[in-house]
Amino acid sequence: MGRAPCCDKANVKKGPWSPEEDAALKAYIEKNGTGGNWIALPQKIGLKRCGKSCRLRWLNYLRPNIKHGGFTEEEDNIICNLYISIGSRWSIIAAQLPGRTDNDIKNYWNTRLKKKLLGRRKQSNFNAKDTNNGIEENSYSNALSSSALERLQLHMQLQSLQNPFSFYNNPALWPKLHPFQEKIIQSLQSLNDGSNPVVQDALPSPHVEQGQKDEFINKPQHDGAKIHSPQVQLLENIPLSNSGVPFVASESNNNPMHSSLAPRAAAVEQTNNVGFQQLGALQTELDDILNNRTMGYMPQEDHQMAEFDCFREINGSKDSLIWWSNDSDTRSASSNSWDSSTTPALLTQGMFQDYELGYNL
DNA sequence: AAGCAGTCCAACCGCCGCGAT
DNA sequence: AATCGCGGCGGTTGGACTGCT
Repeated sequence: MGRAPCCDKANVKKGPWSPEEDAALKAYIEKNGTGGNWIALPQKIGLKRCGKSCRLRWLNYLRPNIKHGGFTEEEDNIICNLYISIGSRWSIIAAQLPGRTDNDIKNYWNTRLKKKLLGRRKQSNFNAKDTNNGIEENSYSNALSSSALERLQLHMQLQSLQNPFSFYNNPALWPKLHPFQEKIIQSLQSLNDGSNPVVQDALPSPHVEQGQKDEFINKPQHDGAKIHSPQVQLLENIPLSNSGVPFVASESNNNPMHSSLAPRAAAVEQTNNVGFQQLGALQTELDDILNNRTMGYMPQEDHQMAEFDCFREINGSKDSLIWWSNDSDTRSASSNSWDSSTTPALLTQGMFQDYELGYNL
């Protein structure tokens, strides 16, 4: 069943706002507030606009203390680091940058920051070597560790956990384990019916109390938005470094995931054998890129598109290159690495957090 | 000066989650 | 429990602007 449109589209004006419309909307909201009903707002004001359009105009342009353009290096860092950590959650990223709107940040990322990051990367030996068929896993690992951007790219794929069809949520895509390991996991799962407190304790549990959760979820963001996703809690629980990058837990002994998924995780880690312990180095290199300390980068602008093509080529070669794995039983080629749903190479401590996150959802 | 391509960004679109009924 | 309406969000679009040939 289709949803009724939020407004009469035939009688609604579209396109750029006139100064008169802006003034009317701004004056009304400053005087009366939104009244908790954006849909009814334009009628009250006498604007031939969709309520959603009014809301957007207010939030992105008319609202007081909005900053446009002129992003600082610090803001660049925060945006990039948060993007690496949580993906395209623009509203959350915007919440960390007072005066910035999600739309602004999204545009800024898409038009400038992404290019700033990707564009400076030399078409490195990673590409030169790995576009050949039959990648040898160790050489892949070496190339990977030499390139913060590829790691950045992979780390972004970690965010695909949010996708219910992702690798992590789809056991069919998981690498084969030793039968004994499978048995252990099955035993744990069968015991996890809530009746066994021991196992229950060992399995992941929400890491905030309900009260705290509600408090956070209802906490208004800078633009009045509410955060719905519990994943935000994870972000909130990740301390930021000076440059804004969330720290990834280096010790996971207290992580309940380890008691329940350790066998599989260990096996998976072994299967893939791709070192990813260098998130710190990633951060350093990211800082270098953002601050134009571009050791090893090609400064020439004419390399930029070639570097984009590098990724396009990698990601577009659906059949010729399974670039993240040599396990033919478990591969699931990604057609878009920014959005890939499969990244077994990333089996790090951080991933355990994401496992946990997945359970918490 | 004209045409073209690339860039930027405001605004739109459609989906989703949540609360109300 | 099911349905509906709204707010919120992220992806995409289209037009204005800019730079190059």
